Parts: sequence; C-alpha cells; structure tokens
Amino acid sequence: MIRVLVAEDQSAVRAGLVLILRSAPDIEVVGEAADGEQAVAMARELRPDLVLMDIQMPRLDGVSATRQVVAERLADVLVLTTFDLDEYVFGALRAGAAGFLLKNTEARDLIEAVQTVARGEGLIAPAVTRRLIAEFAAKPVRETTADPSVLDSLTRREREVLACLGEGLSNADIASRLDMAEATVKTHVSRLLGKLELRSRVQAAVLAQELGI
Amino acid sequence: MIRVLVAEDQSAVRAGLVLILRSAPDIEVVGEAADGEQAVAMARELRPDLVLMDIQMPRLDGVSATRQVVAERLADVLVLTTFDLDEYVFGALRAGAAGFLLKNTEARDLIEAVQTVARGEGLIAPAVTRRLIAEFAAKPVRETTADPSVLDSLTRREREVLACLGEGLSNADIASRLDMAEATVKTHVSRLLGKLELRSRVQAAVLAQELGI
DNA sequence: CCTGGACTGCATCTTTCGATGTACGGCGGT
DNA sequence: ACCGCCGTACATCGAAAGATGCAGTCCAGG
Repeated sequence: MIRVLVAEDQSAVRAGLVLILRSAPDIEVVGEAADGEQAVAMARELRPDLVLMDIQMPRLDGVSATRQVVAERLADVLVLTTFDLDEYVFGALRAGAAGFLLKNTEARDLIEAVQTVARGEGLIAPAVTRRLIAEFAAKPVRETTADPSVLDSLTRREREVLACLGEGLSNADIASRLDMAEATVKTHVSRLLGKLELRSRVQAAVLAQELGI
Repeated sequence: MIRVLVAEDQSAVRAGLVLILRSAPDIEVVGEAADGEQAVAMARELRPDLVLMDIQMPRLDGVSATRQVVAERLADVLVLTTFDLDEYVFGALRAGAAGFLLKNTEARDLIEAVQTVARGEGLIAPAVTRRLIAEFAAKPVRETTADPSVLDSLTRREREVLACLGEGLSNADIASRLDMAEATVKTHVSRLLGKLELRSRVQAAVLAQELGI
C-alpha cells in the first residue's frame, strides 16, 4: 500500500486528485494539505511514502516545501503543476523532486506515476523532458587532465594554498589566513606551480576553480 | 504516419522491434540498419521521422551515430539499450537523443514512446530518470552578481583581454596574441580590474571562468 | 642512534604586474 | 571647425609574484 499525502491549495482540484488516487487499489491517501507549511508539517507527522505537491501554494511554495521534505528525507515528492515554466521544472528538480507532472495528465497516468515514483524510479512529463535533456546537454562537461592524481602529489599545505589561490587571494592575504610569512606562501605557490606544471598563479586559480576547490 | 528507421545489430532483436512497431497503425518501419554507419547513411537517404537506435553496435556506436544524425538534423533519435549504464545515458542525451529506453520496455510502452517522441516531446525510462535528475541537480548553478550587466561596462578590447586572463595567460602572452605592446595589455587589465572592482588578475581569471569565457 | 627524505618555513633576488601619466585618432554635439 | 569624451595605445615606476638557496622538524629504516 502506497501512503500518499496530497498538497494542493485549491480544494476542488485537491478533491479531484484524492478521488483519482483512491480509485487505485494500492494507493491510500493519508492526508491533505492546503499550503506548503502544512504539507511539510503533515509529512513530518504522517511519514507518507510520497507527497503529491502542487507548486503554486500560499505561505510556502511547493518548490521550497519540496526542498524541506527531501532534506529531511520524509518522503519522495512528485510535483504537479499547471504551468511547465522552466523555473518551476528546474527549481523542483533541483529541490530534489523525484518526478514532475503537469495537471493535464490523465487519471491513469497519474496513478501510474505515483506507483513509479513509489518504486524509487523517476518520472517526468514528456512535454518537459525535452527541455530537461536540452538543459542537461548544455551542462559543461567537467574535464581537465587526471585531476585527483595530480592533486595527490601536493602536500596538505600546498592544497590549502591552492584553495586560496582559487579564491583570488594575494600572497599577503594567504599569509594572514594561513598564518605564515608571505615568503613562505611564495614557496608553496612556487612548489605547487612546479608540481602541477603551471606557469603562474592565475593558471593555478583557474585549475582550482575547475576542480571546485 | 510516423516513419521509423530501426538501427540494431542483432537481427533477432531487430526483427522483434520491427514486429512491435508494425503492430501500431500509425507507425511505418521504413528501414533497418545493422550498424551505426549504416544507420547514419540510411537516415540521410530515407529521412525518417525517428531513428530507434541501439547503443551497442559495430563500426560506429549508437551514441556517435546519434550525434551525427542529430547534427545533420536528419531525424529525432530514440535510444534503446539493454544496460542503463551512466555513460550510455548521459552520452546519448548529450549527443542529442530525444529519448532513452531500456530494452525491457513493454511493447505498448515502446509504441507510446515512439509516438511521444514523434510529437516532439521527450521520454526517458523511469529507471533512468532518477539518476538524470540527480545529475541535473548536481549541476552547479552559475551565479555571481549581475554578470552581463557588469560585463557590458567593458569595451571590446577589455573583454578580449579578460578572456585571455581566463586562460591564465601572462601579459606578454596576451600582447602577442592580441598583437599589442605588453604595456597596452597592462592598461586594459588595469582598466577592467577597476570596472569589475577586482584587485588582481587572478580574481579576473576566476570571474572569467565562472562566466565561461 | 643516526641518517635520509619529506614537509614546512623563511630570506634574497629577478621577473612580472598594476597604477598612473600621457598621447593620439574617432565621434557626436554645439 | 572646435571641443570634450571615449577607446586604444605606450612608457615609467613602485609593488607583487616567482625562483632559488637554505634551515628546522618529524618520521621510517638501517
């Protein structure tokens, strides 16, 4: 039995969703929330398997509510909305939603979606998928050389200095932050430049950036 | 009528796919390819609406074939594979695939998938969707300040210099690349540092990185 | 115990950077 | 035509960055 919490502010729509879900033999609606805060609170209390979450809701929007539910690992979240605006889609997915559906979804597909997400799989409305793929494909591929392997050759102190370089700090800045003489900082910089085969702190900074340090 | 090209090296599997597709009234299998190169060639010739593409194929793998078909805008590509390895999924999507299915898909779902993609929508196997979402969510959000607005304040020359800084070049390097005296480079660097309120070329390089210049 | 190596630390010296002053061509306004 | 403004360009000079030599510490192995 899949225990579902329905979060939707418009009571008519909410009633419709509940009706649809109840028609499935293996789905049980354990609660209904009318706004985001209530959704989070009820999720904490009822511990449903899944929250069916609207995005447009008063007091706390669905994306933020999703973020909280996911952060506390209360339940999987299936987001449901009328508009497939990019900010909704990407926002919801970044917030940790396991699925994203539009409200024009057929009753049968909605039930299937709930079952799918409950199985630990993901699901996205076809109309949205293309844009998600496009967005994903546009993501720059992180690649340099064999990063960690080269990083291994650095000592702890050198890595700390490298991290500072990545923030654009000067030798003096680094000296005060790591509590050593500027001359010493220069030594470390010089050493790590040699090990990484770079010719200036600028390149080191860029590398640190790419490595996300 | 949706015109489909089936690319799959194992003839038994290919025959099965064709059989399934033929059972749909609005789908017409216009060709069958046994390897990637053939798939690309036949796509060029037949101009199908959609290519159903296996990943494991001789001569040219499905991902590369997909890349080519998409690059030439020959058709939409629906990728089909036995293994949902990350490199396949992400590779295929980056190559421009409009959909990604596993071979354990039901006949009915396969037909639906073809119809969905033909409508210009996207479709991803539920088992894969979660990982795609996770990967997507992990994507760092590019954000600093009001980047373009600040970039607008730079002159063309200054932007060029900034780009070079992002590559970690020295003033001398930049001078030779942009064909000006080193002294002039310094002027531009100094100016853009002032406009961007930065204190060193290192910070400028980091910024250039973040802006993807 | 001692010896060699790795890590960290500092001082000195050369190179590079960055700020500043200046100059010249193009452009719009009056 | 004149002026001021902007973009581009270069030279000078103090400040920073980087290379190099060397010293103290800690640890593993002999």
